[in-house]
Amino acid sequence: MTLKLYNVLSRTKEEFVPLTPGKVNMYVCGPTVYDYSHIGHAKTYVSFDVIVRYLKYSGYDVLYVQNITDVGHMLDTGEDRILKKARQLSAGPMQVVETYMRDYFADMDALNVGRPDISPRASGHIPEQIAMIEELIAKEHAYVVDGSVYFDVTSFPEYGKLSGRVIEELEEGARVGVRSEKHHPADFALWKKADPEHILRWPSPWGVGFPGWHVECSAMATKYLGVTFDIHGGGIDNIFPHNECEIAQSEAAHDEPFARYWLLTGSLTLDGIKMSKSLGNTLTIKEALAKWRPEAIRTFILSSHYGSPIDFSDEAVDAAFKGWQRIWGAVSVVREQMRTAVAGDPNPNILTLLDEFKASFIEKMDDDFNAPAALAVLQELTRQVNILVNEQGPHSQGTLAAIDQLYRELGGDVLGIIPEQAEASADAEREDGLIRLLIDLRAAARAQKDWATSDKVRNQLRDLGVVLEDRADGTIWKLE
RNA sequence: GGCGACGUGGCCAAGUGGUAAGGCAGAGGUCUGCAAAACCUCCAUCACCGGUUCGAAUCCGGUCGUCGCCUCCA
Repeated sequence: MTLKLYNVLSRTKEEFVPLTPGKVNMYVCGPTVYDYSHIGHAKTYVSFDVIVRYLKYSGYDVLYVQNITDVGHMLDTGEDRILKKARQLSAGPMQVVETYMRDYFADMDALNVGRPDISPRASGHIPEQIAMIEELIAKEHAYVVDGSVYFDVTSFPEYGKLSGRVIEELEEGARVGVRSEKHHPADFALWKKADPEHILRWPSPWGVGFPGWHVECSAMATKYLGVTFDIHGGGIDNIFPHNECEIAQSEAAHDEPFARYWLLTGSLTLDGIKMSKSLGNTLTIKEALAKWRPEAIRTFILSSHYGSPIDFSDEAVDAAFKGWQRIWGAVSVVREQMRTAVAGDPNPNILTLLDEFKASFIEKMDDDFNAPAALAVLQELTRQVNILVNEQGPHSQGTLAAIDQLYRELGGDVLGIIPEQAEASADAEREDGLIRLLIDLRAAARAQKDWATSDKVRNQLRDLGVVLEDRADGTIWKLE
């Protein structure tokens, strides 16, 4: 039982061997906080959330760092996207950053994405970035031109090893508007001189300016995870130039390997087309959450491999939601039966069955975090559980608890799609009590074959979003 | 134009050499006051062509198609 993962750097599936046994240092490129987060972010960060969850479940001590980009990310007009937004809102740039950063975390919380251990901000690490740039200049991997500093790609022969790009070809494809102050079209900015209106600015050895986009990740990953660390993640769309530049800067500065395993997530398209502001086909996480519960969105994302591109559509998410409902329905019945089950040890045959499913689940996740295959194991488990709780039994408390525990581990801890309880609200207990009271009254009506009253209760509850299901062993309720 | 990925049943999607997981949808059945849920049964030969092999969805070559990146994007 060893973990294997697809390393984009080697383009092969490799056995995962951490630098320090039992310890995983991991960095994932975070968002630039200049607008609401969209479902593309959801895909990327839910994917890495499950990866982190599984690493922890496997016993690793994980240190998960994910940056917040709040400076230096330029539009092709040369304008900083955060300054642009600030101007639109008549707000200060750091107000913009604070607003959307909080919003990003709120969205991730809603999606049940665990927070990174460290969320370093680029603007809070200017000295580290300056120090790294000075190192690069000292080693002649970078040069200063009129207050700006550029990385010399020709000084790093391995430039392109991650993305497969070749410098010579980049030159051919170079655009007309290439900055003439660069020695080579593929050279990229480490530090940029600030124009007077550019208010995100810091003093540096080269004058007042601001860091380029790529340095922050190198500087912050190194600060918190070391010169060489285990896993670097991100979206595949940043493989070039961003990830490539990270490698070049870091390895040129330190003469040591940067990240050892590169895990990149596939892109998300919306109804077949890549989301983009210019096309106007964007869907924010908030909009999606208004339509589906978070588990549906997570299940949809996890129903294809993290490295594969996925196409977001109402039909696809609806289908994933129904699949999730099947699993959740079984969990609900198990927990319902636990309320009245008699005490007793777990049935050994059932324990054996559960162990087999668990082993199978782990085998799938060990194979490059194959969540869709693991999800299929959960579906097969659910079929068996449904047979147990619907057609056999009654089961002892111990047996039911063992089933519930397995769902909590695999569906809850690892995949994050099985809630602790049906509703986590403060009023949940009262709501449950009220509904159970109605169920009792309805049961009395049913005993009298008073179907009119019985159906009225059920129909009106349904209108309120509470679904009743009559089972041989009683009536259960669930939301939606 | 260059680089990369992909093309599996009506839809989504695992599977990377030994005769196709799972979910959704659909058909039939069981259970049920009805409904819902659940369970059972049925539903593909893997874009196309050629090659390697005892044997390929899985390897190689070609064709067609889709998508991503090359410019800001997770």
